Amino acid sequence: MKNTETSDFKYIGNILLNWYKKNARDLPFRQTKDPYKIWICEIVFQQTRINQGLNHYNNFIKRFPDVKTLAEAAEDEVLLHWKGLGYYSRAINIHKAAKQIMADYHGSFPSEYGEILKLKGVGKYTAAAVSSICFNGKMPAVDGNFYRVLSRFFADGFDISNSKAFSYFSELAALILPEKVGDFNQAMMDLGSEICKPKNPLCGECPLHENCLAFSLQKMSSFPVKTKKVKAENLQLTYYFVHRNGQFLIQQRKDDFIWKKLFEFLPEISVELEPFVRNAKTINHKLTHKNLSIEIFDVDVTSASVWKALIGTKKYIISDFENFHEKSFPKPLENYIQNSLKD
DNA sequence: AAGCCGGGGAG
DNA sequence: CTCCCAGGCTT
Repeated sequence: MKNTETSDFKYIGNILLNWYKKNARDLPFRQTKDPYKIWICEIVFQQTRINQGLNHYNNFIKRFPDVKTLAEAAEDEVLLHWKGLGYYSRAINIHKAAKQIMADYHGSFPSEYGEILKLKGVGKYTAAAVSSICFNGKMPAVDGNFYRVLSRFFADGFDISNSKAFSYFSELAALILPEKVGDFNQAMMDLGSEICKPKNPLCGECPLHENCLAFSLQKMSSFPVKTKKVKAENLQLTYYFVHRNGQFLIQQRKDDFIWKKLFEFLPEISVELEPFVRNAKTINHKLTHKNLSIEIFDVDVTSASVWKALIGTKKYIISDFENFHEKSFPKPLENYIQNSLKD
């Protein structure tokens, strides 16, 4: 930030606000300032594209229209409404935060940035977004869009994979921050999503292109700089799909590692069940940090007495083909159940 | 400060 | 195939 300190860039923020008035996306959470809804939408769309999360957001708000309803719901049902979205700690934390708001704020959503920041699953970005959009807060909601737009505008090569990137780009954002911070934050999101896209940005339609340094240098694809590459490691999982007469056995995962608190098939079976093992199927599934190879053994328990004894232990949860969608399974397991239905 | 957590769509 | 998305938590 060498050559930017002496210049006044406030007009940039106002250009963005004017652009936003005419080009704001028509999204369901744009028609409200209810901090509950804005909070939910901010969590849903963390690391998630609008088109991917829109149905989840709408279904979530329909089932849990306010903090109290969410706080009083069972965790499994919150997870169910998060099914397929990924990053499941968000669902667990969103439920804990709702309880927090009931206990610590009498069910009234906190209005101060510092208080919002105390909620589980709420970091500096989300606290800034909610406080600015709903309570006239003045903090920039620095996210991936800010990184991209600002690094291009200033042709700034600061590495966004550096852990100091957030504070660095917060200072850059402060240079152009107008009075109406809430609209400004949303304007940056829309510009980054619709115009200043990661690849093939639409600079001809950008309200900032006359002053954008990356554009003047025709180096848009050089920004932002990101040095750290994510590498996925291989991981083998084994499951036994133990079933009889349209019912099958599942258990719930812990809240560590992948797929926190989602349901899964049995990772192992006792020797009495081994005679019923039929065939195995291997599913390859890619996560951001893992390449999964999931081997699933089909175990058709053809003996009524063995099945009855199995159920009697009460160690497992019984699910069935009729309503398996009432529990939250990892995507590859849900697909496996779906395919089993066709057989 | 670095590593980890999903799933999907774009190119 | 690679990249990255309205990030945050844990260690």
